[in-house]
Amino acid sequence: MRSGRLPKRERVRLQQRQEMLAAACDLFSEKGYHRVSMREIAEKAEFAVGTLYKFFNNKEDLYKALLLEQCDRFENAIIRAMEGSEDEIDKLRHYVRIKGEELRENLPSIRLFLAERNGASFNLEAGLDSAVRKRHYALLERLAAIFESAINKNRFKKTAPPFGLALALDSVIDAFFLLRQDIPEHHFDPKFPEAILDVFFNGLAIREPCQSFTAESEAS
Amino acid sequence: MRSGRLPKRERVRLQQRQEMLAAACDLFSEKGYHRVSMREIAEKAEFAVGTLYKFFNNKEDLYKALLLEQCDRFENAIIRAMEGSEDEIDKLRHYVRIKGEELRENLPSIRLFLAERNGASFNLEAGLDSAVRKRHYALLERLAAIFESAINKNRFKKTAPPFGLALALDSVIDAFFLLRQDIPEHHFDPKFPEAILDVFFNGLAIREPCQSFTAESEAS
Amino acid sequence: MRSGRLPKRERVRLQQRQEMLAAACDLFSEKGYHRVSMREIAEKAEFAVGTLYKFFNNKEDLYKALLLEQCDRFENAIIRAMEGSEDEIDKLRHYVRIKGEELRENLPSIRLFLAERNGASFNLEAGLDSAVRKRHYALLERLAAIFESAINKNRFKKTAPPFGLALALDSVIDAFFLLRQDIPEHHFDPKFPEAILDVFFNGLAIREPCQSFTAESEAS
Amino acid sequence: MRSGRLPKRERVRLQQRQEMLAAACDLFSEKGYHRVSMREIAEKAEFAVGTLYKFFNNKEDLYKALLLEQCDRFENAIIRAMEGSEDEIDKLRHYVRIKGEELRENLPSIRLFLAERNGASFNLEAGLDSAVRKRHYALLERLAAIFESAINKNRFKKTAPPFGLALALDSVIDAFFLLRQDIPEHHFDPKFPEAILDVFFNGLAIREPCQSFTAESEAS
DNA sequence: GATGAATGAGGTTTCATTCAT
DNA sequence: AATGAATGAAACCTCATTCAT
Repeated sequence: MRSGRLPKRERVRLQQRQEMLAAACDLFSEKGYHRVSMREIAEKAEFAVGTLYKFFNNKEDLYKALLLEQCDRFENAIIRAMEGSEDEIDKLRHYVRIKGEELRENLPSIRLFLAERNGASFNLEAGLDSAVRKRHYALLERLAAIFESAINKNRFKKTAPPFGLALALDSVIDAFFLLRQDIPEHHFDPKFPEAILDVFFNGLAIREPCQSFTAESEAS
Repeated sequence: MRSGRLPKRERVRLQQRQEMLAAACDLFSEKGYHRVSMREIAEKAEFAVGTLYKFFNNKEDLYKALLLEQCDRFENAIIRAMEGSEDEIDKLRHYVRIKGEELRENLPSIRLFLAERNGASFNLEAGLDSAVRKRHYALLERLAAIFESAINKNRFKKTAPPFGLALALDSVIDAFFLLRQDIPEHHFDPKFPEAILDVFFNGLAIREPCQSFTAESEAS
Repeated sequence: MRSGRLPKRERVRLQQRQEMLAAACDLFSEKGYHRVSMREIAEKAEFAVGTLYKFFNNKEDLYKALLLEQCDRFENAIIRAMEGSEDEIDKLRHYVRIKGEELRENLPSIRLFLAERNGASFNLEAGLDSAVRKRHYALLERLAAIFESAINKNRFKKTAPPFGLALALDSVIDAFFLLRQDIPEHHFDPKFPEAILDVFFNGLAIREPCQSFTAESEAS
Repeated sequence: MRSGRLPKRERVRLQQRQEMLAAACDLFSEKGYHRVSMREIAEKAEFAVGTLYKFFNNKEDLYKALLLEQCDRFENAIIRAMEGSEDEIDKLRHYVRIKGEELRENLPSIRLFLAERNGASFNLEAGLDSAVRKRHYALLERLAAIFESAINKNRFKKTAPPFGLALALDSVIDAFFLLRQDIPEHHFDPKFPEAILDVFFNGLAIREPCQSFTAESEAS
């Protein structure tokens, strides 16, 4: 089999599923769960309504599948980024950079699961939000572990609990990109997230403000 | 006129309006905009459906009015808190404390407009989100002005743009309270927001990590 | 209150309910439960679909209400007929006559609940059939009691169990009218049910075939 | 051609057809025409949906074929039973016995066409019910001919029209078995249909109640 | 002014049937 | 010949909104 290990039938089905999810993603991102009808999704994906229901049991299932997929893609990208180095400070810097890139490039769809995560969306009858939150929480613990490691190695002061530092760093980046489209141009500083990271590093640095961090991130 | 400056008719109407908004707030907070019907709101408020429509043109209007009112209350509380002192660092500390208190006490309803603000909720056909965001943006500028003032007075280093600092501080507090209900007990540090503020202060401090901040907030 | 003891509002509602049930009865009788849509019923009754749902929770509820009402009317007429006399043989004769009249006049709608009763209809998710059957069974027991009483008084021989006699008499009448529309004219004997009753009486009669019965029913 | 007179191809097709009908019969008996989907039938019969449509033009056709087949089997069994003797009274007794046996053993599927026959089921767009009724009518005429013959031979009195007697006898048996599952145990008399037959015979008997009938059927 | 019964557009979902493979 | 994925009409039901009382 030349193209992939799956039989052709399976590949076609996966492809179709992706087209459906893509159409749904566009529409949900634009108008929100409750303002999009299955008929709309079907039309945009160029399938019949019935075909949608062959792939997803109902509207909520479709939405859940979409969210989980976005969640996977997003978190995996970030986790890979953090694993690319052994140095804590590098890990954090990669985290910030990659998360920023992802948000820049996929803001509309990422907004969808940020909404679930913040418990601000009542799109789902129940349950998925908690799954998404658990995954968020797991990611924050990974991040916290990095802070903790840096503290244990005396690279950072033990000023605040590591989990709090992780939460702070993570939320700042989200907030920046969520707000960015409404920020007047002169406030949109492209190196913002990194600049905030420097504040963190400075606030946590054992001795001197680490000029190098700032320097490097300005150079990049 | 004995009681207040408004004629009795007006006072009664305002009172009724408040009852409607209160019922709506409870329901929307619990189930979300799209899962609440006008009939439900009318029943909970103990009015007829038609009466609701005497006060609000439609469901969306009612929701907007509710959001704006929550927004007012919330932001006014914070602004008052910041105006209570001339000292930048005190202002920031008050900001953090009051915002935390508000979130603690009114999380369900505040979630409603945080959702609008994050553009994550698509409850409204159009428009309100931008109004809410503008107000958020205005609040952030007030906060940024405080950072800027502190920088200009050489109390803070000019490590990051003031608006960025404002956004960071603001978003961390939101994130903490939104996540709090899902955080395992041992991660829930009641003085968290203040601890993060210290990291900020330390990161920004001109010379030495300002022990006093930490000390004071630990003492409190 | 001149017209009835109910307030006007209530009377109007009952009247509307009756119109809905009447429309539904016509349609269900003509096409069967699954071939009639709520929209059709609404149109025939000259109401909006939503209004139907104010009166009945769903299609099944509407159908159940209809069946139970038909069942009531039908059985009450029969029970009243039987109560009109103290003499067992008169009771049976009234039973046959009234049941025949009811069937002649309301065959289409009666067919509906005969179907439920025979367990031959799968219109209802569950349950009503058993309620209808219980009522049928109760009616048969009343009939059986009459046979038993006649047997005890030595008016009838104890040839067969009374309940069996009741079931036999009851089912013959149903069968005759259900089939009648398909029977060639020469087989349709207008005094059929009474003629069969005579066979019963003769079969059960203590001494002589009771000529009088036959005579009387032929005279009528 | 070794096995049977049909070419193998034909035999295979007939076999497949039977499997489809068997699956459909189980499902329709259990849930009713409108609650069974073609997909379900195909799955239970272990064929593809498309294959079903090679054998039957549509769902209704399939249902009709099923009904007619049940009808054939049922009526042929009864007709054969009646042909087993020259004596009218034996014929009637065989009729009652065989019909009872058939109903006992195949109640679920027989219910299906009893429903059509009573015009109580609206499963079919049109038409089949009349075919089934015609066949029922034909059977009743056979039965009536037996009564008539007995009357002509002066074995029975001419108390009621023969067709009426036939209808009565037939319907009583149906009613008994249809109701049987809901009858409390003490009312379920296993020799019921025969007991009723005795009432008939007694009612029709020229001279004396024919003790022998009762005796024989009790002995059996 | 307040009421709540009536409206009907529009949503989600099912399923008989077709047809390319 | 057999398959079963795709189709889309049509069903049930909800609910924002209106308006006669």
